[in-house]
Amino acid sequence: MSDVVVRFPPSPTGYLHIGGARTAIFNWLFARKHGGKFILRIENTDTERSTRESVEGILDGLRWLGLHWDEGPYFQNDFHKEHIRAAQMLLEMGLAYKCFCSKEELDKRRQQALHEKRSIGYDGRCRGLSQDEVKKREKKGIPYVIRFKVPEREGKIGYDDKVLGRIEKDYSEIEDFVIVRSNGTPLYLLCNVVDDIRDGITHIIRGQDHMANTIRQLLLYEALKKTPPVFAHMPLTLDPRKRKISKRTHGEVVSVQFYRERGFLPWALVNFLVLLGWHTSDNREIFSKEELIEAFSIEGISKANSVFNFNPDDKEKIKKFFTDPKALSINAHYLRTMPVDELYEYVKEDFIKSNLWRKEYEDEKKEWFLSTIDLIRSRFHTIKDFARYGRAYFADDFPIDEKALKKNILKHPQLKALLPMLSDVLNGLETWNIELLEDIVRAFCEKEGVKPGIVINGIRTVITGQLKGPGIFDCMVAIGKDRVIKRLAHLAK
RNA sequence: GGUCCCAUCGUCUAGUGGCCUAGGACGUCGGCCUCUCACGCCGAAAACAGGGGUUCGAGUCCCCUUGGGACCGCCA
Repeated sequence: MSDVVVRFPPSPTGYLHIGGARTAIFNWLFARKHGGKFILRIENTDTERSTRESVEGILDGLRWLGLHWDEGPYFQNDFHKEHIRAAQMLLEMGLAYKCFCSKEELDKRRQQALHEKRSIGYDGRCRGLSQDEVKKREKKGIPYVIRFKVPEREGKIGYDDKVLGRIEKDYSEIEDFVIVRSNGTPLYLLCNVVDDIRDGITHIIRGQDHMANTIRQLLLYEALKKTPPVFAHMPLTLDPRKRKISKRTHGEVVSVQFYRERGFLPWALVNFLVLLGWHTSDNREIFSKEELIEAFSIEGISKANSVFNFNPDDKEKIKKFFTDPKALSINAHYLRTMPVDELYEYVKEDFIKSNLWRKEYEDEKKEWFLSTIDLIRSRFHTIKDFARYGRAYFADDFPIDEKALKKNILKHPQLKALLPMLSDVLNGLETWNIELLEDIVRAFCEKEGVKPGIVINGIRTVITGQLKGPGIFDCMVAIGKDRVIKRLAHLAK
């Protein structure tokens, strides 16, 4: 095993969303690529917003995507004492100080600064408080936070970002940030560093929205006398209006769960997501798990943010694209190319939910089931389509598409008599296979003087309810003699 | 307002000074196949944000402008 150790540290304040999943994917891939370790750590120091359900939701999402972690989940809360100790140490070493400014005061000052068009950072007024002054205020019971004392140095602090290159910032422009709340609980900036040190994290791959944190955390590493890990800041994923994607403003469309429920294959989602801001030099787009791990490299991560072109206006309207067309197309690709017996598991799961599942599909009718989903899958985009557009193959209560009815039946009134006639002809058949059916149907058309296309499309509409579908004789075989003749005979209604 | 990041077709992207007449994928449009649709195949429309440099030569390097984004919490 190499010495690569990475982590995915979600905060359990909601479901796993696309952005988080993407970060997890990149970290996971990096670990797998280098034979390293992928640690899952739940950052639940914000106890007010953290919930048990979201922890479960996140784990569930990661498992579904197939992103297996090697260690954890660890819970940040469990290391509370370590975090406190670190803060104490910084305080004792004079690298941090107590700040007695109240939240209200700070808010007011920020407002004022904004108003006066100044920088709105903390001005460091408690930094120079004398020992006596500090003691006096403590005695009075004034609450305080602990702030990190940014070194008073000339020049810049910086690091070499693996995707962005050299990043630097003037010491003078960094404000003294809070590391412990007035209620005594340490904050993310500190906890995160302490945990990363303890876990031996070697590479931190996270969103560009963390860049300001990185600068401050670098200071923390220095103060704690530890070598910082390598940083790589990934581009953000944006909504179609180019806003950062968030659970709060975008809702379920950006959750992993949403894609699961809408019939995505987990690997298709991973494959799509990894393409958002990453590429190989040969521009390949479809990867198996092994291929992706092999191909992955941080060098392929782009600097620019990318748009996840989901459909934000989809208000339950049935649209052709309920999410990014490319995501759908990748999903469709896997749907029609993956081994049928793998697909079987997904369809089964969905059919159980849709009440279409029958026990015999796993034993005596399994072969039929497999060949049927194989037959119809090439025009589907999601797992849901099997129950939606393929219902007629598995049940007798299926809807007839309005358009199909109009175009293929009503337009040709003679079908009303012809199809029941054909039904009788078919009823007399002893065998039931593609070649025979084709001969019979075509002969029937010739005899009745109708174009085969009219009859064939009529049959399709009647037996599948659909405007489109596989070759008709395949359909007839898949649906079976009994059901076909029954459906054709019933046209009278 | 301050700081930082970014900038090639509608979207994801290739491109690291000459191989660019800017390539691919998705989507769109047209065609082939055909009983329909899909698949597959063929084809079309579609981009280097603008301006200055540097250079024999710039999508590629530098500067400015513009545009977009992120961050500026006792959230993570």
